[in-house]
Amino acid sequence: MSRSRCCEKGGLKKGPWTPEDDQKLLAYIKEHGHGNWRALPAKAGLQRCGKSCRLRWTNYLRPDIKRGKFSLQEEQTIIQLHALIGNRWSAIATHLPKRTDNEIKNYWNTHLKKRLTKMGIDPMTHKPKKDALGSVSGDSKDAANLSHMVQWERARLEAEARLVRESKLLVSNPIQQQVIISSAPAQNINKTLAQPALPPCLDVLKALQLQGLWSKSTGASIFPVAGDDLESPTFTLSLAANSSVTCGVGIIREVCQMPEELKERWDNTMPSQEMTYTTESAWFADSFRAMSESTPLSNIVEGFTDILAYNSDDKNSFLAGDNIMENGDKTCSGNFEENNNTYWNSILNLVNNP
DNA sequence: AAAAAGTACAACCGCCTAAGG
DNA sequence: CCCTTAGGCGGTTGTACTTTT
Repeated sequence: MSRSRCCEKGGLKKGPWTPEDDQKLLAYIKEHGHGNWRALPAKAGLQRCGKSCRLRWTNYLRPDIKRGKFSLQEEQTIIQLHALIGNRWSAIATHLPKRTDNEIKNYWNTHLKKRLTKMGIDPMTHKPKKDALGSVSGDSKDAANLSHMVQWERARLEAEARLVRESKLLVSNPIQQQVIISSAPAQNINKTLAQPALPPCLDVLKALQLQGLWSKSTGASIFPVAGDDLESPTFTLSLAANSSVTCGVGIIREVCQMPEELKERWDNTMPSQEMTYTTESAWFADSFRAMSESTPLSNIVEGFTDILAYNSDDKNSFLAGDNIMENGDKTCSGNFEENNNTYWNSILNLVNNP
């Protein structure tokens, strides 16, 4: 069964929006909120389908959208998150306030992807093209560790994006709600809207850091229950009263589809103290075990490319650096390991300075 | 100055998922 | 359960604009 296209019914308008159309849509939403998108065009006097209206609003007319050139920081964030989670534009967009997934996607396709390609890096794998089929070190264990990390982080980011979506749905006035999401400090967000508070970003990396894989940071720990077999799988999460840690671990609540009663307990327990959490999720146990193994930073970062030493056309881009070379291949094969560290450090910066 | 090629981005398309009947 | 619908997502296209030849 194929569904008829929404715009094929009743000779609705397609193509670019006119300023008059925009005005009608804006005025209607300002007054009534969008409500049911399908019903909106008729009520607002627009010859458009609901879907077209929704896209126009979310990608262009919303008052909390930032337009114009992407900043250095934004470029950095996009590339780093893309290296971790791929083309999950909506998930990436949750880390770039006031940017839409569509805008980020376009920017990636028209700017960043080309830049990486030009320097000989596969924009999908973030590895040098000549090495895209295998890991740099050839060490399958390290690759597996990395894979686990990426898997975990991907799930976390997706869950986070879902949280944002869900919280948006709960607010009746779309304009008001989007202001809340984009600008209010986490603690000011209505409890029913965002529980737990939205994590800053890359918190699984932060958890690893706390575990001692990356640094000697202290103050919280994340570890299996003594005597417990991770296969069971039961873990204890011991949390310091540290909001960033709380946020990072909080996502587990989402990722593992915690049962209602546990969610309640979780919400009552957070953001401090200790709790035991049981999950049936096998991959979670695998990931957890993999990350619990002591893995040196140099191994973890294997497989990531240096994108900092790239000879960019754009002098303002973070891809522009001092190690300028004419040929992308040369750049990548030069001191790859050292550059990997630089690359990963930039991710750490992102973790530590969200 | 005009045509061709390249670029940027808004908008569309089709698929997927969740929710509700 | 199954079906329908709304809304979200990522991929792709169309077109206006800019740069190059």
